[in-house]
Amino acid sequence: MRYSQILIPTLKEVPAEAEIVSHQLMLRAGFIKQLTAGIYTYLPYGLAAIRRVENIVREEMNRAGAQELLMPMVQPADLWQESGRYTKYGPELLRFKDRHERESCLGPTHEEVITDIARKEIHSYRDLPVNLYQIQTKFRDEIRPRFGLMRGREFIMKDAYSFDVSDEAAETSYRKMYVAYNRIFTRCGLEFRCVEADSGTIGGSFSHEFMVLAETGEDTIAVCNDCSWAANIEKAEVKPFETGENEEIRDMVKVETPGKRKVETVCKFLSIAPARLVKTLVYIADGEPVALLLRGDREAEEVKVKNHLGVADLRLADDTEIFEATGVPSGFLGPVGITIRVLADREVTRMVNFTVGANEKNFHLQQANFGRDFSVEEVGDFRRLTEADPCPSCGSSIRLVEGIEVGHIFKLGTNYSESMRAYYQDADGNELPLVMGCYGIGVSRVVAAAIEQNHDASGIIFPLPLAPYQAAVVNLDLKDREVSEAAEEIYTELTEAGFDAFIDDRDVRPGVKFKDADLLGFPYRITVGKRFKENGQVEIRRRKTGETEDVAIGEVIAYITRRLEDERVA
RNA sequence: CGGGGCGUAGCGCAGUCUGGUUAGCGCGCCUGCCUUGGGAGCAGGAGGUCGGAGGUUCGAAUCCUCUCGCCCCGACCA
Repeated sequence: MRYSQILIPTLKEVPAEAEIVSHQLMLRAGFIKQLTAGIYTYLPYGLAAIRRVENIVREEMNRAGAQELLMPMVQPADLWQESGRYTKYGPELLRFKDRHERESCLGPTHEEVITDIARKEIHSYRDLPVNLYQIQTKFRDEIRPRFGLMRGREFIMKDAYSFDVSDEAAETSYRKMYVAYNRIFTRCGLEFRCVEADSGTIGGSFSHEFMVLAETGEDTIAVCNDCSWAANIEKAEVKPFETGENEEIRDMVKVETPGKRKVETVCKFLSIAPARLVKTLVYIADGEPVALLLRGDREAEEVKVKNHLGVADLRLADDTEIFEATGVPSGFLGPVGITIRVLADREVTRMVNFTVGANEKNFHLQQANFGRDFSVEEVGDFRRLTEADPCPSCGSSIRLVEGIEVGHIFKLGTNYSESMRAYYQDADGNELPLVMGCYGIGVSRVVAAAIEQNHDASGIIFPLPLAPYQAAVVNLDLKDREVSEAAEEIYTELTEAGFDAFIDDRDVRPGVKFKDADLLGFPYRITVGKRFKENGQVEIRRRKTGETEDVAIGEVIAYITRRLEDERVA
């Protein structure tokens, strides 16, 4: 590709709207142009990077035995009504009517459409297993799009759907995708972790997320320092540990705590550690109030609570709602004599002589004890894991890191096949629901994540597999015939040797070319200038390290070939 | 949707509080000269209904009302 022929509108200055590095660099390097909130045009260079990811994804999906197809973006509402998601999905699903007043929507995902295909075309166990995938633009009317391609409303996604005869067979399909995903992200040259994940609204029994490690990640993941365990913090189990508390149980006493409502102020007032207090949080779960007992210094993990309750919506109650539900002003709630449904984090059940709200304004209870003073039916793991907690798998220490979710695989089971009646016949003639799995990769997000993870002050440092062009020839003097011919020759030879080569043939000053080359992140830069006239050598510079080497013009192809091979192995 | 911020040339901004000449600056863009191994210099030039509508005023980018859009913090997700 010639710079003179491709539209890459680079920017010297950082556009004001961009907050995170990948967004800034994508704008500066002319990858994308925003049309409206969360919706972007992919300009030629940005699209080229996206194609790189797509090709890797395609190759690995095909290798794993999946078949590519392409489903419609506009979908009839009936399908979504059948699966029950038309009402459940919420405002993220963009709905509209066509000219015939038919209810329609833009596909945020394609379980309904694929299940419709399956029920029409797959009838026998002989047809199974099947895994179908597509790479397509999705539309989700996000509450708040942000960070450029990281969370757009329109984005490119690879989604795959597997169909199997049984749970065990579905697990085999799942495992194949698990392997394929590991290969994909490894091939992309990304540092990532596969973690246990919450399956969220798509539903299903278990799932894994693939997280690119980057400080700007929107998710927190817990990683074991010794074993291979890793999980999304939302899902990460807090292992019950032996407290060894053998403190003598004492009588409960009621104490006055005028105006002391927050854990911190109550503890200070009573001179106790927050770990000796049990706080009572009130949530509104699908409209119903629920109390949660948690040690004073702990944080609730709402996803765990949500899953336990099996509700779609969970949020903290406000002061008014708390009073309406319990008759107690917030800050003085406690488990003793409470009237609403109560959940307790299992840590709480091991505590003795702790402090709780007295369910009476300006009073708390001290030396309260589980079993004697109150009891709770529902005990579970409801708190957020901390770095001080042990690995739930091996007991060793863990750490928390930020990650960008680039892939998510789910074992769906028969939710969709049953609600949409996608059945097959087994060898004995029984009608059985197809067992499904679904597997997503945020293709456009992968590019953003790659940049987030690979950049420096000068610009992007493309991992070799994702770079639109592996090497850029920089012609420093268009007017010098000797230099220009040499540059053109190298460019032609690289192209003929099968490389995706780039040549900066613009009539601009050297500094401009160097700055743009750095910004655009070509892995290798081959500079042809006056040094060539002096001694027939060109400079080859590696973007990642900045190391340079002078190479005779006849050696360039061999040199580049060797370097790219080395990197591929490394 | 709740909370905050911003809309002035392609990009980054000043001017708005305290109304008053032809609305500025840097970068980018066009022309010419010059220059050519890290975003050069000089000269000339194009480009604005100051987001939009209404109002107040002799006079509005500036004050008032309404409206549209974008960004940031929270609930959602590849």
